[in-house]
Amino acid sequence: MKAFQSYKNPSLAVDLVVFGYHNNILSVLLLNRKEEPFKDTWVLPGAFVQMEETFLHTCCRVLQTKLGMDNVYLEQLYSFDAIERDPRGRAVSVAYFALVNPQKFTVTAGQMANDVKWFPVKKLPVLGFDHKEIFKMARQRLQSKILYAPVSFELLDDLFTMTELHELYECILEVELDRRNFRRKILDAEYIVNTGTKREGLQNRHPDLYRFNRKLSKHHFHLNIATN
Amino acid sequence: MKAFQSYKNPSLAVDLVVFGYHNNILSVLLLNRKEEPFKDTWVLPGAFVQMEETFLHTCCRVLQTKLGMDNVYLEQLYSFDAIERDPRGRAVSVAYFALVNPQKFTVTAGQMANDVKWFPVKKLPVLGFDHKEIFKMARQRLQSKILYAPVSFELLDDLFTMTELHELYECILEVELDRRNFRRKILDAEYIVNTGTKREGLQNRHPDLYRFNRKLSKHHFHLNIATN
DNA sequence: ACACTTTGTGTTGTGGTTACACAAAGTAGA
DNA sequence: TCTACTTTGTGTAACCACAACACAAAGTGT
Repeated sequence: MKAFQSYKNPSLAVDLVVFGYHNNILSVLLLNRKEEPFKDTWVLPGAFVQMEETFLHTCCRVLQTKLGMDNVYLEQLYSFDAIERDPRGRAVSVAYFALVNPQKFTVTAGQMANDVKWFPVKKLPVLGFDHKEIFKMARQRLQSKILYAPVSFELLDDLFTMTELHELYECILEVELDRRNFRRKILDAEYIVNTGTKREGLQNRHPDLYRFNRKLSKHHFHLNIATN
Repeated sequence: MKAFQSYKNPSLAVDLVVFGYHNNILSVLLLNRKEEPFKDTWVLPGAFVQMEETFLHTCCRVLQTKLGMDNVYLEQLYSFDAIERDPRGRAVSVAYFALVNPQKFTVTAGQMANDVKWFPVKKLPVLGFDHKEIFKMARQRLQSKILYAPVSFELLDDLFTMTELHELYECILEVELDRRNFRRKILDAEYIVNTGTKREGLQNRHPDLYRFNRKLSKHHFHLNIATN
């Protein structure tokens, strides 16, 4: 058996769709390229996969060095392989998506970028490479995943109110959900636990504070969204 | 802007989980390696991605040259990146799964393999590399996909009876489904069309023959499998 | 004390699913 | 040809989950 040396291989990169949620707005983290190709254009953060690192390792490297983030939810999305997707030559990209609470971090541009910014998913600029396509798939994946897996909490604070969770779902799914039916579904599924404490402050009646139920039974959870 | 030449990249391969269904048995196509590593061990068919080809192209190359197959359903599954997954060196594998009607092809071993054989998913041999893991994920994906997407027909003949379709679902999902309720669900979803013809032959009452409904509305279809 | 907002809880009607029964169509054997 | 048996097609009743509601409780400000 001989190790492979001989063949030339496509470049291998990881690209990240980092979702953040704040003030009823779902946003994506983009970075402005300093160099060609797509100089001064917004793109998804990413990096080439080193010979001795896993995809997840590459993801963390990007998150830490380029974005100053740490310990976030990551999931592999899809691998993109169009021949012409990178003008510099053949390059394959393994896309991941991340869910982040933007409050926990303040993003700053690394050396490679002019700027790093959160963009509401409703107001995206033109993206370089095939990153629009990658983003679209990530958005869809998030929409379907939130219906059957407890990932929404990654976007919120540890403690949150039912209304906050409810608005998050409406924002991501882009539909209206009956407040009271939503509450029952979430509670029945045992996704969350009432902490007994209440949010004190500005508004009217003080709402209960919940937290994610870590010892979650495999109870199948499915939100049936009516197509009104 | 300069083209990238300098960096060394991991090897990039495609591996295929080819599912076939016949006589109430779901099988996977495996091939017996002629060379190290994993000489004389069963593995998933695969090939290295050439510089100028897409993943799908690589898939078709494998299907045609190694297995003598053509025009089959293909879907990207996941990309596997464990550092030590190939003893020859760093190699990333993009896994695809294929759905095939085994009746349409007779598989023969290509030059690279000792043998090619269908194995019932219930009686798999030991697999080389991390192919057991890839297979498991493919199996799960098939199970969930069949519940909301019309992929099952890829495994059957053009014309089929309701009982055949019903048994296929039970086989893949590994649960019992009420015959009559299954019929109604499938028909309501307009997945299939009654051809008006009947299957003549050996048995008792001659069953209606159906075919897949090609002009299928986006009608959401979801089989709720009870967890008995 | 009152109007108003937000939050927590309960109820009712309906549509879809499950769990059945039964008739129709064919085969095989006496 | 009559009967027993198998498979296939169709219908129905009970039930459950969901959607669409009303209403009470807990705050705020005037």
